[in-house]
Amino acid sequence: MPLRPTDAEHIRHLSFFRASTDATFDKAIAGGFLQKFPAGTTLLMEGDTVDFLYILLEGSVELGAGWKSKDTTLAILRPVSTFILAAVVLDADALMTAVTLERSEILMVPGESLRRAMKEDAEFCFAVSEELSGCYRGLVRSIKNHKLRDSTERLANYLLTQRARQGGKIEIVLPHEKRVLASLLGMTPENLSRAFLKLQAQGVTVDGARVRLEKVTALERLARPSPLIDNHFAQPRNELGKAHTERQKGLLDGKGSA
Amino acid sequence: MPLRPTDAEHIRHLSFFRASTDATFDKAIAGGFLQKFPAGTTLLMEGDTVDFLYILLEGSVELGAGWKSKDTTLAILRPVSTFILAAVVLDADALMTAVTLERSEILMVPGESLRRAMKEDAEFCFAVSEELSGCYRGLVRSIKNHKLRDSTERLANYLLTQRARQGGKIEIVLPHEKRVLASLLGMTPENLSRAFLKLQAQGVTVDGARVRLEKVTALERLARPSPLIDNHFAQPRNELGKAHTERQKGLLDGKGSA
DNA sequence: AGTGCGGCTTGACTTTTATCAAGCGTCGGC
DNA sequence: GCCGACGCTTGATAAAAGTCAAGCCGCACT
Repeated sequence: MPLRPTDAEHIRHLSFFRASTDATFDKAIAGGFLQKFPAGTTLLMEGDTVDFLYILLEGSVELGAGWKSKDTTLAILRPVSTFILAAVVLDADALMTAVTLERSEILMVPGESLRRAMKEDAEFCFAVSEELSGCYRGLVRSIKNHKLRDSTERLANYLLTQRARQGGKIEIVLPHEKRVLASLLGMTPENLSRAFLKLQAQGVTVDGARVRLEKVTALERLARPSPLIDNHFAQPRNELGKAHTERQKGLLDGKGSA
Repeated sequence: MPLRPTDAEHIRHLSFFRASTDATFDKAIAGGFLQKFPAGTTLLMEGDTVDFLYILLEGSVELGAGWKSKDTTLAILRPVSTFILAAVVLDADALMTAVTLERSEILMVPGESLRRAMKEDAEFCFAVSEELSGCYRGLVRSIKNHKLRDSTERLANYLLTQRARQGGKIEIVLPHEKRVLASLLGMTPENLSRAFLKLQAQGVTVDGARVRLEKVTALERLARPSPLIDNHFAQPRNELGKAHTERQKGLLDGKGSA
């Protein structure tokens, strides 16, 4: 369905649109539309031509990739997040598959509209560049996480990140199925179970999706979270699940507000 | 030293400057200078404040990162490559350490000049966005390479990529020390040696830095190179259309940025 | 209530990767 | 020339991660 004025007004202040003028905004979303998808819908397969920029407004989306009968999860997005922005800017094929994990509401903006708006409005184009840069840095963090830490350390840091995101309480709730989490962390579901067992020594107890962190300092001693890898302070706002406003100057400690 | 007019004229047509007008170019490189560094110079450490965009004109640079006494190589750059572009756009701290591997010539452009030029010239800003997008996609490829393939498969694909880059001859020359290559491929030097042994069955023989690929089809059967992960066709600029085809970034040697 | 499916866990086992410890060869300095 | 450093290789061993198989539990559906 085409975009209703009330939806447009809502979107007007999200993501990089905040930096745009009204005229540029209209140009950028020209031809865009809102769509709802049920859980499990494949929005885009890797290798597909990319015609739209996607902006997740409700629900959640998994970005993944496969090779030789293996599959892995690269990121899990929550609102408000853009995705496949880089492919849109380059008018190139998708490198990732996008699948809804829940019923989701997604704004689809024609790539051509976005590119035209970028080329005509430097302010807006710069805002998109900032978004791209944030996504890029999210990926750098992800690679460091995978190349420098083993699976138990990745889990420990994931738990601490969730703790920070969920308000620092003693108990957190895993936002996804464990099999999805395992894939995101680059391990098998079996090994995720075993990694949770190992973290019992650091005061981690699991009950379904509820995880209690009884000895945070012990967990931190093992996890050694780093502002150069983890991003506890990010809004869940952009492509690869990491920071949008990269505000880490002077942040050395794992505690902070949302 | 300040930039001489002859240097500026040379740089004028490199990277995203190609898309700029003369006025924007002057603005973008205002305050920039050329500098030569010996091998092994640390240009920037992770966590440092980033004041300049770096553009590698000669030599080679390793981008790496460390955690808990471990270190890894994220990319190896060859001319002409920009690096730490994302940090410059966001005016944020570096997430990677940059070290020269050989004597190198590097153009250093004040971040503030670049950002100002981007904000004033949409065409130029879009070209920078394309560069950022290419870097982003290089990292996506890199993560897929690491999460989906084991170390022998990564080596096999690295060899095939080098073969394509070096003209498809039966013999290739490894462009870096094996210990650097091992770090780039996410393995220890010991395991790199053993991985080469395993590939003898696929016709791979090693003599120092010279590697012969006698049975390419057998090697390809094992490596299963994919255009969604590997980027064999990167370097030569496309003559027809899309001058901004993404070039090899981030992943195995090539262009990159932070 | 019963049934079946899917997600999760656990155990035994295999494969992959890292670690530790030699040993070899090359290169540059003395 | 000799020495020592360093990069690379090889072997033995240990740790990490994946695979296969079985079983449990909760949940939806009949």
